[in-house]
Amino acid sequence: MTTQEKKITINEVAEAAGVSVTTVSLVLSGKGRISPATGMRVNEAIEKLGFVRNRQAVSLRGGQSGVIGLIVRDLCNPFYAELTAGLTDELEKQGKLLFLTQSGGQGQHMQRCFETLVSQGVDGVIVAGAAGQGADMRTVAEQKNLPLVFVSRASYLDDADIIRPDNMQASQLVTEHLIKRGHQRIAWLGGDGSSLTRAERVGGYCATLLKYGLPFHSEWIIECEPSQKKAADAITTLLQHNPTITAVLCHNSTVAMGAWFGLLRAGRQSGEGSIDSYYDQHVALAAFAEVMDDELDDLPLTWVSTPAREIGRSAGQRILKRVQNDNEEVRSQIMPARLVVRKS
Amino acid sequence: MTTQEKKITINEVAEAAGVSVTTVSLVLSGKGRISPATGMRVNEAIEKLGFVRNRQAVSLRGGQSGVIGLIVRDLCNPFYAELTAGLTDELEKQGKLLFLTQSGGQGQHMQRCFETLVSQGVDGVIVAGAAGQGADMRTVAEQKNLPLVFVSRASYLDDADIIRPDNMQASQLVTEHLIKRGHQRIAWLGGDGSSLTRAERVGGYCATLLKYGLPFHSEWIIECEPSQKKAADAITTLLQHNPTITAVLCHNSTVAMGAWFGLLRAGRQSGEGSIDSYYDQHVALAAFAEVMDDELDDLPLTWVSTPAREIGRSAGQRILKRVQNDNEEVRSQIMPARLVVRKS
DNA sequence: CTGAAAGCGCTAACAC
DNA sequence: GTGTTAGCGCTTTCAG
Repeated sequence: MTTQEKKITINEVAEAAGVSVTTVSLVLSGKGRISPATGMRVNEAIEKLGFVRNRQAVSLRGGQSGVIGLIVRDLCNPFYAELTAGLTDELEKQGKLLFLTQSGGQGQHMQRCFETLVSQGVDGVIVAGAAGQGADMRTVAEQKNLPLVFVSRASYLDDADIIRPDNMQASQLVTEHLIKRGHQRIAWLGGDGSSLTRAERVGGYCATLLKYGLPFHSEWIIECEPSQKKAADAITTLLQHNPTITAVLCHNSTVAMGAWFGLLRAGRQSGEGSIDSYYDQHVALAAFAEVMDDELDDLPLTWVSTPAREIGRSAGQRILKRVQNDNEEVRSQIMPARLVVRKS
Repeated sequence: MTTQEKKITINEVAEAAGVSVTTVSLVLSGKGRISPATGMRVNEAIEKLGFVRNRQAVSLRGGQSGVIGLIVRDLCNPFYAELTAGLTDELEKQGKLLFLTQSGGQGQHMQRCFETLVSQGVDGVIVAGAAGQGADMRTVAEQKNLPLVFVSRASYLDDADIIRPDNMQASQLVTEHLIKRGHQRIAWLGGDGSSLTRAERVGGYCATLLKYGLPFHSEWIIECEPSQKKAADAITTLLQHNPTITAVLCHNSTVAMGAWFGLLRAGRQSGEGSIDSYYDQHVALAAFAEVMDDELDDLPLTWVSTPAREIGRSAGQRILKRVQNDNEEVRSQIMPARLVVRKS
């Protein structure tokens, strides 16, 4: 039942400090040359009254709103969650704020999200996971002179400002790692055939095999749903039909774990003495992970992680730069992956 | 190089439609009684000019901003990610928008986040994962008459508007399930001793054991870091020392998976014929999961899931209700968990 | 049913 | 250095 406090504006501050609103405004934005004494008085008044500057008024007057809009496909996907976290971090560090909207799996709400963001007066918009459907948004953004940055998991729109992971490089990195460990017959497990990310990764895998003059069979590239059971079954079948394979590259962490189960099971059934030795002697695993995945640390495998957080941060820096001066040149930024070598 | 389009306001719309700004405003908010003909004309003009209403101006004039602020502990935690997703969904459904801020693991930035949100003119604030440190925020919110809702994973502040999962009920649910399946000697694995969530869950577990007159030993309650390896080792040790245990309750999914590995290993080493039969005959697993976790579907265990998404949705509904009329009574809302019984 | 006009809180010319 | 003042885009009495 506190008495409903009167809203404090720069007017009250000005009065309390015995100056004009201009002076207060100047102090707030640190612009005009204000005498130290006055600045002090104003700041005291601000402090005492608990004044907080109304950003909406600032923004309405013509200034920037200090807000960036994000349209993200699905927050529950760890990749996007990490991305968003990185982005908020970066923005908050710069004193900006983030509007969060979800476009939904198929991007159904994208247009609506975009309009809402625009009507809220955001300084710029970041679209994560657009799958190349940002055409109309881009025309609107252009005519409103609103910075627009895309984040993608594979390469789509090449004429837009876009940040994405280097799937090829990631794949080359991990494939080369296996090769250097002595593996010559390497298979691929997991992912959906229609996935662009997978296409790029498989591309990197093929390229690396060829580069080293190693055999490459299309039957060694297996699609698999992200279920451990399915993956375990798939690797079992694969190895039965192709016993010469010595290493398997897994498209994601779930498949990797499933594959490991499959190997365990096979090892046991084939009557080996020790699970670990079976693994070491027979089939090596490697994997892709969308984020730094602690789960994988427990598995005997090497993996590459997509730098989701860095991508988010990078997107934040990019959009802020675009907001400040539009004469940016760089259009496509590719973020490299990191190799996490198996703990010994 | 499109010509920099002039910004369109209700003024241009009014002119284009041959009416006054008042009329346009009325049409926009659907308030005053506008003749269908005029309404039509205005809407056409809006459409043609691509007008989007400036929410900042609306808000500045005294209306609501249509924005809710969220202060979340850590987005990368699946629980909070799911919560946030549910919240955005709900808010977007109501035409509202969400400001996202992260307070950091220890809630270091909480106060700063809160101030930023306030200065942006949010209609209300939701704090997720505050661990009972929202004292000063609450006084500020109260004197500004700003709705404030807390979301927590365990019970903290009881005199505030708070939504949280029913950890006790969840634990009772899953414990009872095991008991009804015939288990009498049930152990607990995982979690950190200082976790309040864990405390509540362990409480529910104890209560249920006692209720059924079953034995309860503190040595059967094991702390364990969320690492599969650690969990596997822990369950192995536990069962070696206490061979009569027939079921283990795992505090989270990582521990559950680790425990399963441990059982597999034990089964193999003890020379059982089949992994699955070993599991069935000897030790049953059950687990808690923070979200609907697909990973767990592949494991032979029953689990309860914290309704993170529903909590998010609920928080959204609650804050909107509070924004509309402050005379809400309900202060504490507890969300029940769901039991996901092992697939047969 | 529709219009004219007064601000919401703040900034930026322009004066002093 | 500091004060006056005119709006930013919108809603909302109060008159027609």
